[in-house]
Amino acid sequence: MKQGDGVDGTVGKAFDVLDQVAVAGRPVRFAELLEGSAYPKATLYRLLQTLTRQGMLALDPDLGTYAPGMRLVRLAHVAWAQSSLAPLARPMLDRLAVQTGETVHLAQLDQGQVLYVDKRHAARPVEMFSSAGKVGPAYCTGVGKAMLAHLPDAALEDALARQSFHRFTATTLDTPQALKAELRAIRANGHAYDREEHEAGIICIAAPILSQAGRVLGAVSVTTTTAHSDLAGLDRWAAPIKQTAAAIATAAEGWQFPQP
Amino acid sequence: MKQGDGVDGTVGKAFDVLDQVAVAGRPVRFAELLEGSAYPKATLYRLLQTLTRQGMLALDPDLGTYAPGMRLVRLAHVAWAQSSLAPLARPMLDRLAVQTGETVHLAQLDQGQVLYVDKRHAARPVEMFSSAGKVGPAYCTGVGKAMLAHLPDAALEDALARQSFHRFTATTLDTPQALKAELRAIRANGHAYDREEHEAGIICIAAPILSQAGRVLGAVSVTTTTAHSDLAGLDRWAAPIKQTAAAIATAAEGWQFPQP
DNA sequence: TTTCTGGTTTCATTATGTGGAACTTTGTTC
DNA sequence: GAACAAAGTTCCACATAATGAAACCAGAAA
Repeated sequence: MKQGDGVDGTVGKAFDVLDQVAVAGRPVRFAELLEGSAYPKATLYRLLQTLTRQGMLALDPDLGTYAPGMRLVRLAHVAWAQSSLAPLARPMLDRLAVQTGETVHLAQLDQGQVLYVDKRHAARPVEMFSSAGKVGPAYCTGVGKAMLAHLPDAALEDALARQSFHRFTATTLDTPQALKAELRAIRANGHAYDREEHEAGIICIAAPILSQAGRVLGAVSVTTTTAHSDLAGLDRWAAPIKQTAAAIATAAEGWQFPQP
Repeated sequence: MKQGDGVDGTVGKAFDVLDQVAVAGRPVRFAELLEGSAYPKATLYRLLQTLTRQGMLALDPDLGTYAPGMRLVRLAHVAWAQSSLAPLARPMLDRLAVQTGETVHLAQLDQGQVLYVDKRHAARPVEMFSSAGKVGPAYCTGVGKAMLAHLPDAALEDALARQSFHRFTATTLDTPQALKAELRAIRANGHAYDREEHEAGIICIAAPILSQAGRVLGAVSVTTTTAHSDLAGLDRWAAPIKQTAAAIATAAEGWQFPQP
């Protein structure tokens, strides 16, 4: 297992198990979880029972499989609505989506990964994986690289340490060295490209959302397919996307959660 | 407190606290939580610390306020994607939204409340967590009543016991008796109305999604404003909405999660 | 300074969770 | 349909991890 092993007592273990179920990507049986688990049979059993009773897991009574439960959806709604980026970025994303006519993403950096927190669909629906709550690699996506490029050194090293580089396509930058060179370039001209680095046929341009003080708050991207455009074509969105990012940054900056 | 008091040990307590933060509806300070909490100072403190370290809560370092954390959004994404209703209902909702040109909702019954799991709006195509994950009362919404109407007796009584009836508007049915009479009518003609019972100016028509065996899987609704239409006007969607519900039921019925 | 209020740490006590092993149920094989 | 295997559930002596009263600390207000 990668993290959190044994720390934070019983509660930590419970979340470990929850993650394990989520990470499976499909409903899983007890036995299957057991052989991926750090915990002994009885312990795992009791944890699953508790999580299920609490609504954090859903147990399919027929198949005996566990999946993340709907209570998480309730809680996530509140998390999203109270976060300091996604809710107030909505109008700006709307505008950018209309302006570009392409798919637009808003993402944050979370645990060294890209966490997509909002998206707008193009009129012309692009077939790809994405929506709020989805996570992706940081080192080979436009939003990911845009954010990494503006991280302080220590934070960058920490983020890099969490990556396990995988060569998704021929253009994937799969070494820290190659990535760091790219990050310098991104930092220099203020926006990042995804040159089919994560998925063949999918390209994008992305800009970081930076606070006044230079802290990375998130990133915005405009995505398209190679069938429909190319990198040079995406360049015409460089200015609008930066403007959008700036507008979101401004809105996020002095923002306070509205009182009732 | 309403539920889960003291059960399920430490993990249960942790989730209690998580709920308490979520239910506040805004970022809250330690002291504020303390005086709504069943737990003593030190215990609550440690629980908050653990939840924060785990990413389930986010602590604003400046204000010292807690809010639900982004890890929940990740998990909820998986929960949603693996649920047996929302993901496969998407194309049907799309169609209904286009057909009606109105706002369309998909909901489930969860803990006696209405849990919205998807939504379409004619103008604004896809907005994920802004509406998915939202909860509402069952006794005064179209989807809620549609589902309650088709619950087995025991389940209905259980659901009713969880309601605390509040008179939102002049038309709200705020007694079990009035509600039960309405449920009989709904059962008879297969669809439910919301006659501005939850919010003034908002009306809707809803149909339950029933499995072959008659089990309540969820509900679909078409919503509009009194400024724009009236109940009679909504009636023209009765047939399409029932057809949609049936289509979703069929899709959900023999559905298995796709293997990798 | 003193007095608050809000937040953090300590530590002896005990409740809580642990996990090996035994047991039961379910489903497969001959 | 008996015999076997695999998956799932319960037990219980034991150890760890959670408890919470009280003490402590920091900053704001008087």
